[in-house]
Amino acid sequence: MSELSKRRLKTWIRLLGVTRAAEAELREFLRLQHDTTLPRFDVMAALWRRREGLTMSELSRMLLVSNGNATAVVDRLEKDGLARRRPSETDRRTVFVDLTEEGLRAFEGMAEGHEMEVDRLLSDLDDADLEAMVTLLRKMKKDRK
Amino acid sequence: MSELSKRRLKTWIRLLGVTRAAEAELREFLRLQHDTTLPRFDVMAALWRRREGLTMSELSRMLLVSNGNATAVVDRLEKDGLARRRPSETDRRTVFVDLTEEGLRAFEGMAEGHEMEVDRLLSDLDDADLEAMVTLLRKMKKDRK
DNA sequence: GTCTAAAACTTTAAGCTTGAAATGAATCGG
DNA sequence: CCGATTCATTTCAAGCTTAAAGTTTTAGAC
Repeated sequence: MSELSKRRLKTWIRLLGVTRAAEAELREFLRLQHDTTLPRFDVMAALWRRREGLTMSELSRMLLVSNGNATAVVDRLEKDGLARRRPSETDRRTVFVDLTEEGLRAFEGMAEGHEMEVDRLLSDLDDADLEAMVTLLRKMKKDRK
Repeated sequence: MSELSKRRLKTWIRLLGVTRAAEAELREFLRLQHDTTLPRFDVMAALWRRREGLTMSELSRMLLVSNGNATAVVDRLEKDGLARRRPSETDRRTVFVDLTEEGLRAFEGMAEGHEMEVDRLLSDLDDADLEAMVTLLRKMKKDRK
């Protein structure tokens, strides 16, 4: 194993640690301030961004979760009256999901606090740092398959 | 909401996306090549690094998971004969966990492949990139509480 | 010494997550 | 049209994860 490879491994472990710690803080914020969870927030954020509705497949692809997982989270949001399923008129396989009025209001009530939390978590990164970070992430993302 | 705050949010979302995608590839590697999971690998790696054994509390702190979670994963590893619990002689509350012979061999059989996978995932980052990344992560990590 | 608080774990209930299998629907080649 | 394949989704079993509550043990205050 090369020296470089070992350095990549250490960097990866550190990256994972920092993101997990940050996620834990966000999760705690959502639980204490809004009595909800990160997966629910993520789904609601996706539905908020695409107000016209998303298919289940689009949703799971956007969030990088399995299709069965998306089904489960949407089930619970629907049970709580925050999301809604609507069958497609043209393709009877597909289902559109969107937020209900209540879901929209609930998300709007959380979004600003969430952004403030993230702002706090990254508060030591200035514009130049953010640009550097994005550049590095873009390099990592490049398709390798 | 300031412009900078919005940029931090976008950067965070991207960071999360990239690490989740990388984690998914590692998970797939572990499943296909070694019929195991990321949490199990993480626990085994921690036990490998600290060969003399770890308490359950140390383990959950190292991995940033709840204590109940550590209990569950160690239960399964123990059932499979890969890890072992040993009560402390001086403090009857604490339990030491370590890898069995079989666990050591199993981990050694996976470690190189895992490092190669990570090397591949970060293959577009050279030494300078890695240093830049670590610097940024250190900034993020700084205590904010 | 005794009482109280803290610590180390485990247990529990609920929710999250995955991969695989199942269902039902659309598409495509012939 | 028909049969095979692909596609969108759900269901399922197993494992992961958390927060909270519970158990047992240790340590500290007095």
